[in-house]
Amino acid sequence: MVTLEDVARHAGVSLATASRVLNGSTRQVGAPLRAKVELAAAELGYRTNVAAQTLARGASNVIGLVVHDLTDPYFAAIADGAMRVAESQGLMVMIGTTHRDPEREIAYVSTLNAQRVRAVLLVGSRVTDPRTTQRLRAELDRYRESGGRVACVGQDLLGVDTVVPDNRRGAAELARALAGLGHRNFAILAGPDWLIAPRDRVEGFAGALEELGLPAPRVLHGTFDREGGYAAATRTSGVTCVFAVNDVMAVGALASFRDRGVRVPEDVSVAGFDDISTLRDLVPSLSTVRLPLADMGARALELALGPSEEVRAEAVSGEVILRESSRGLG
Amino acid sequence: MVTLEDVARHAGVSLATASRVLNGSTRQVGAPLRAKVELAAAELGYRTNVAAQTLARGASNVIGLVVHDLTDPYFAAIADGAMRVAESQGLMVMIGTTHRDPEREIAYVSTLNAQRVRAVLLVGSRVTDPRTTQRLRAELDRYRESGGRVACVGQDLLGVDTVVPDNRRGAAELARALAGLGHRNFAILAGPDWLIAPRDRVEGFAGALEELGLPAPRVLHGTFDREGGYAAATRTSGVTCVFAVNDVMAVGALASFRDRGVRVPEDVSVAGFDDISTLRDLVPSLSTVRLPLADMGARALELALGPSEEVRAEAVSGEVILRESSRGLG
DNA sequence: CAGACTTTGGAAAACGCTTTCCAGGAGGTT
DNA sequence: AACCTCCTGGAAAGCGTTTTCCAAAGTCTG
Repeated sequence: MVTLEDVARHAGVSLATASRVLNGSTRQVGAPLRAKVELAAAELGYRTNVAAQTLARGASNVIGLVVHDLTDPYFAAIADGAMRVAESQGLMVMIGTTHRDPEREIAYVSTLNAQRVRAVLLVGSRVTDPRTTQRLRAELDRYRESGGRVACVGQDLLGVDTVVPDNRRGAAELARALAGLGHRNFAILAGPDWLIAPRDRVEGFAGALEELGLPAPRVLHGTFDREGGYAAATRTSGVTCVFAVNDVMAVGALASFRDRGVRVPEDVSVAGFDDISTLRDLVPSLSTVRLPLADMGARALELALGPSEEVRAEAVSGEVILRESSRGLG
Repeated sequence: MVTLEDVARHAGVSLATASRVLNGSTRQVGAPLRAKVELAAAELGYRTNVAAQTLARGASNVIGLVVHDLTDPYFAAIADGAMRVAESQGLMVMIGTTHRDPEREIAYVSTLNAQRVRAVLLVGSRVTDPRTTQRLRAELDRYRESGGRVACVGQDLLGVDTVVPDNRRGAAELARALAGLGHRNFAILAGPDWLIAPRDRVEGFAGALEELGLPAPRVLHGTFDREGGYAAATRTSGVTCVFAVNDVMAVGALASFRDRGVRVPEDVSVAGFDDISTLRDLVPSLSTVRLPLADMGARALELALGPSEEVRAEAVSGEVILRESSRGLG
């Protein structure tokens, strides 16, 4: 293993000079020595030892990204946005997937703290249990006390910079749009009730219906994935419009209806949330609420990396998009 | 920032003892001292400095994963498989996305080398240009000389352990299955010709047709994504069956046909490759060749982490799955 | 109960880099 | 010509761990 000292010796200069040449320093090094060092490094095949560098500098060039599930296109899109920012700043990304287990999220923060990453990004809905949130917060505080920066994509519950999708309002606007089509009897394919994002979407949707003086929707809980949507959709008889709290569940619902010979949108309208791009070619195409996922990820990292004078929460609103899966009545 | 020395002092023991208690050592520490150290660490909120640990140990607990594009479900699935293995071994994952730029792939290997990651996984098709491959190989060799382990999911061209999807055979079997349905006139929606995977799929498919004594397929090149499939599909008139070299392109083709009023499968049959799970609910459902993506990622990491006596190439075969998007003629 | 091991704890030398001082020389100013 | 400054290069002190020796104290065995 070639060390900086080897390079220095090979070039006939001091360790300090070699360091200054090879790893960006504010100090100038004369052209002749600089050339010698570069040549020596190339000849020996020198590669910086980042661990040593991190130790000496007291700061790393890595950021941590914690997501629920990388195979869920929602998270993949957000992660992609964040990674583009990271890359543009020359930062590497360390990633952890929790598979929706809050304990793992806490554990990852601890691990990333040990790694002394520059910043950590927590992507995904917070949970309703205040004790879990409290413990996560404590872990984050500890990390921040030692200089770590944190941002979150989700709900503003951690006392850190947060990009907050306006789930309530997006769902409410979707409800109004669907009601505008003439629908009166709704079912909501809700996610688990211990996750805040699906809960907010349910409340936003139901709240808007109430404001409009419409009957309360039937709320059917299920897992936050395709299977959950599939299962919940079997219990929607008598309803003209089904709102799945995310696109992936909506896909499950569509499959369920298809399997049972229920036509969409003739027999029932369906809408989702998120506007996952991989799903844009579904037939019938899915009405949904579009969230600028990649931007959200990018923005969150910018917040984490930016100045830290005050904690910011930036709301991002969704845009209702009606497509073929929903249609007017009569 | 609390250091191990702080903990040792607080507990009234030596640095060595504190280290042995807190970071798995082979050495035993007596129960009373062990308890004191653990208490002190908890009280002070000690968190290991992994950079220092890596430096002292000369080995890190991180692996590097290089993929083309995380938002492509193909790579997300493979990455997920690899990450599960990593997690089960207590390893963190550092991830880099190349967006199909071979230069970036080389650059990432260099960076991951600097990070002294335990192993790097290169996921994705190799390129046809031998010079690029040669340079990547050189970079990998340098990394391996300093103890790094490498595995690849793709083609066995790098002199490292490789999980090789049998693209040729999978495509050939698909061709035979489709021909068995009575099709005679085929078009292939091919990817860019500088990527080996799509090229192999084209050759496998075309080769099988030739063996069967059927007319040569029309080969239409396009980008390796949905848009490429969409565009290429506009030039398939006169053909009864279209093979897109991956599912994502097939989705584009489906959309293209739909937009032009061409019915699938009545007017034309369509098949893809990979069997992306997010796409299983497409209508019409897509005939394809299933690859065990998560397993491939997991297996590759196991190879990289396992003993290194000899370089292994493990072929994984695809399974032809005919669904609604393809049907027999007449 | 002596000698031979086996445990257990601590001192101190790495690990590979950054960065603070220092020193010497070049260039400017009175 | 004497005095300052500015620049460049090097010596050496960290950064926070791990781990190799040593030494002291048990624990066995015959």
